[in-house]
Amino acid sequence: MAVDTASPTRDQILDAAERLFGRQGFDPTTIKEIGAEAKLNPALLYYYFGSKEELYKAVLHRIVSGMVTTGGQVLESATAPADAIRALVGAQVEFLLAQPNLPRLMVREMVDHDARRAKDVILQLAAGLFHRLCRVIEAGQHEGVFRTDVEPRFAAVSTISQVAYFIIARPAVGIFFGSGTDGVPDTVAREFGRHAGEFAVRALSPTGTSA
Amino acid sequence: MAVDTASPTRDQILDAAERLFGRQGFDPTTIKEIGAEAKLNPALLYYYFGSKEELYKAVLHRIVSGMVTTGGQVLESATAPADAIRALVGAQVEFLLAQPNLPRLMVREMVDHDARRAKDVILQLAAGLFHRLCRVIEAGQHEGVFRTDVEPRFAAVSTISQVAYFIIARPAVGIFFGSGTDGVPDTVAREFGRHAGEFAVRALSPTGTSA
DNA sequence: GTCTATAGGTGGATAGAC
DNA sequence: GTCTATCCACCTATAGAC
Repeated sequence: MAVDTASPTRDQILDAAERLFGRQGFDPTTIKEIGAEAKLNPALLYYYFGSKEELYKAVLHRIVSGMVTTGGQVLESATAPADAIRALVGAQVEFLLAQPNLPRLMVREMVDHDARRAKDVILQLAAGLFHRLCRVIEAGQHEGVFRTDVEPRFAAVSTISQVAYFIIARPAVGIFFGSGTDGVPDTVAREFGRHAGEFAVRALSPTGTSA
Repeated sequence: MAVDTASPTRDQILDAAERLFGRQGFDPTTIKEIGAEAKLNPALLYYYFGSKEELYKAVLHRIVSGMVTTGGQVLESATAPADAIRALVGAQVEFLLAQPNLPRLMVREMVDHDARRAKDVILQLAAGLFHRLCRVIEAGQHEGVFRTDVEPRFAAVSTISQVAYFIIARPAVGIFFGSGTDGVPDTVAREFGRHAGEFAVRALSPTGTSA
């Protein structure tokens, strides 16, 4: 009923759907709208994806996979634990700025726990990014460069939370920084990314040590 | 067209709507559903609120006001800046655990920037909580108990982000902590709250000083 | 593979009796 | 203030021609 093989038309639909789902969410986005955005006949959607729901899942899957693999690579390529943390947080900013739809899609998926459409996507994130970061923090603790009285998993959440929240709460942050409801410019987001990396590293560094 | 005066019936509708909007979001929640949840005739909703949209705004307004005033009180009652931060983060956890609908409602409001229904609610949050916390951090910097090479507004976001994200991303965090998609138990959330307060204070403390 | 036409269902909102 | 009945718009999905 649905067509899995790659095709230009299929990608066109996927791209249009990602934009609209990202901007508006699942319900307010209509099949007709997606067709118009993709400059294709709306009925094609059913030929390729079977249903609106399946299309949505396909969008989520494509976008989250990218984030998890990118994050993993960044963490593994750094040498010192502190550098790995700085690099991950920096990459987080770049990735979320480049993919403005991802945070909205992900957050909706987490928040709407009743109407959750893709549990495995959340699983991927949890298993992929959190666990990898956690291992980096534990490594730092064993090497003696991070303090040992911090729960590594808690520290991992604290680390990731900063940029994630900054992007999610962009309208509130924008007002707070005097840029209006549209959020701060990208340069400020990048600056915040550098701050967030340092913030986490300092919180993890043993008292009496500079990072 | 809409009735502003308080009445038991009005509150019944508001309570039912808060539960359903919080759980499911705006679109998936139907007027008939709210009527059933409130054990009232769905048409009454129009008598009291005029439209589904107005009802939603009333729900948002009621719930956010509580958070901002509570947070403000906590910040002002503490003496030392470090204690104020710990207290605020602790209060954040308690408030969000007690009001499980609030984070979902707030986050949706921030994320759906097209269909945003209550800009003033976001403004309240930004002006009310962020600014107050920011002033506390600046005070600590002037007193010499916090390092001065940190942008106070960035630090404020980093501080608030931890618990906020922990609660928002509860399903992912739950899997990460081995509790399943339903999220971690409240005791773990409180533990995280204590961690988050310390994490922020440590990141802000000058190198070579214990918190 | 693509398009037209339309079925089938549901949701927000109102009119008007009580 | 509360309830019944109903209208109208719109959306997903399918059947079937090309």
